Amino acid sequence: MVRLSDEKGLEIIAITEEELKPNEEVCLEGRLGRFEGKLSILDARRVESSRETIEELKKEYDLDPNFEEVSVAGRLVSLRSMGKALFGHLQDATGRLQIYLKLDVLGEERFKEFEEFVDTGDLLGVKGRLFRTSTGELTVEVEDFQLLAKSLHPMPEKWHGIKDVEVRYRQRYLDLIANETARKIFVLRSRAISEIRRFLDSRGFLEVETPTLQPVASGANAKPFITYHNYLEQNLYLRIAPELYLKRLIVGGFNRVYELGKNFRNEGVDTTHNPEFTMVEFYTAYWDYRDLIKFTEELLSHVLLSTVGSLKITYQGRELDFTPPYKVYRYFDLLEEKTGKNKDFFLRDEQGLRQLAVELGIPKAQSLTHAKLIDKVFDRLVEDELWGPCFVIDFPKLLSPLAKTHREDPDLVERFELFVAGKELANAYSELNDPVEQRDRFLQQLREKELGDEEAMQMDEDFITALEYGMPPTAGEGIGIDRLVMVLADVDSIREVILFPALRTSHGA
RNA sequence: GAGCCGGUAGCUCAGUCGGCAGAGCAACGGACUUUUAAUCCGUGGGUCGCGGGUUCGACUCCCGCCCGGCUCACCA
Repeated sequence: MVRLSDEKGLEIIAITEEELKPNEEVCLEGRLGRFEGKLSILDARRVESSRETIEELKKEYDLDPNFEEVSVAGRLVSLRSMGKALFGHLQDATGRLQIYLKLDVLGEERFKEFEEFVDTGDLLGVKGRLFRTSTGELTVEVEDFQLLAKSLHPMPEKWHGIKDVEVRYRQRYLDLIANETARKIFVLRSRAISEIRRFLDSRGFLEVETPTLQPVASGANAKPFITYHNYLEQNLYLRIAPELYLKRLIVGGFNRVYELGKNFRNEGVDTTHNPEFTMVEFYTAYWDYRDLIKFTEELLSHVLLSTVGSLKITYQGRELDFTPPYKVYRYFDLLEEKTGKNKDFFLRDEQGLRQLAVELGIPKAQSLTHAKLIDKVFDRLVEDELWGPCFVIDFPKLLSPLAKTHREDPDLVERFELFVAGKELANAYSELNDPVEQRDRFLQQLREKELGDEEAMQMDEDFITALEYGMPPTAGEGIGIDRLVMVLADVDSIREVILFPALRTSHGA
């Protein structure tokens, strides 16, 4: 252990390689320095960006030897020793800045301290004047430095970064240090979320928080996680959707509400599913689903323009054009186009439909409920081809227990789903606000559950009671944030847009 | 849960027919005061995912297990 201290009495303790033997206890506390100065590389770069143009700046630097004094801290990600001078790069999430250490600027003692105690991977603070190297790179000529934290592990390879997805997900910090694309994706995600909030806020929506632990897991078709509350002595469920609570708030007079947060579904994990995922759900009194189509186009336009800066993007090599209006297809028109069979076939000829499902090779077609059969056939024949963006509207009532009956057709509900790149990105409807009909729909769901549909929706009596007090005509929508970010970031796995995706705990190996 | 593919140095990857475990980067020592994937000289570094089996001999072949990826099933 080596101890250094500067004139202010701040203390740095560096540990040499030999001391980092496995199983040896290493005290980190004493090695944390306090660094006075601007802590973001952006702060240093601001010196440059305050000029009008780069050309202007270059000219100024060429003419004026009095460069600006800056203080910067960051992770030392590269180091090139020239004997009596050293070059390196400091990095943080915002970028990189070159540093230059000269023996005759730092003095022999400090220069040797740097050579001896500072390694790539360490967190370092430096002070000095900005200048341009002969190749034109903006660089800090270091007059003083401070070791702020030691990395006890070597950094990933500088050229290839970290490719092993298992390491990238389990130790995301390494991914963020080594891979700029990963940093960009999560900055993009953050911006997209904040722009969604900004848009909804600007339209008069109230952001609310409703229970994540719910006595009844309803509002969607999914298997919940179950937990037990010791004091209440009862099971609670992690929410599969906030929907029924948000509608209670509409009953309460909050006419525009939204909630942005996690839902939890106890189901498979794959490239488009994570057991906890982020949704934004919003509800507006006195709107119907047609209002939401226009609103969705406006919302997405805002998000696209304020994040990626264009309504036209490339996703997995194909163009996606979000310029409104999006195409609108009726649910049964799409099915009829594929099968030649009309709505009555799907809704009234269960045997014929089952036969069709068997012919299509849909698993367990013999035992699926009528509602599931329709859903599966649609998924198989239509969904993957909906590159979009496009709206599919007017779903069968059987599949939509919380949506209002269609004003022109009692077999249907006023509902749409937004499809992008073959994936469902949003789901919306005119909300069912008739408590009597809502009770019937829940009872229908319970019958579906008895017929073997594990994901049929649970009855929520308290919600029906709320409806009995009167909920204004309302439209509501949910948008899957993770999938939206996948599209914006042009990645094909949901794990690329979730900082810490669900992985099995590693043990044994 | 099923099928296919993968796991070798800190990182990225080779490893032929079963015959001494390899490279680049990183690390360590040395040279070098404008380098930037610095360069040059030198050195060290391995539970070949884990456990069995076959064999004179296994990173390599066989069996089981762990972890991951893709496809499928379930789902948004």
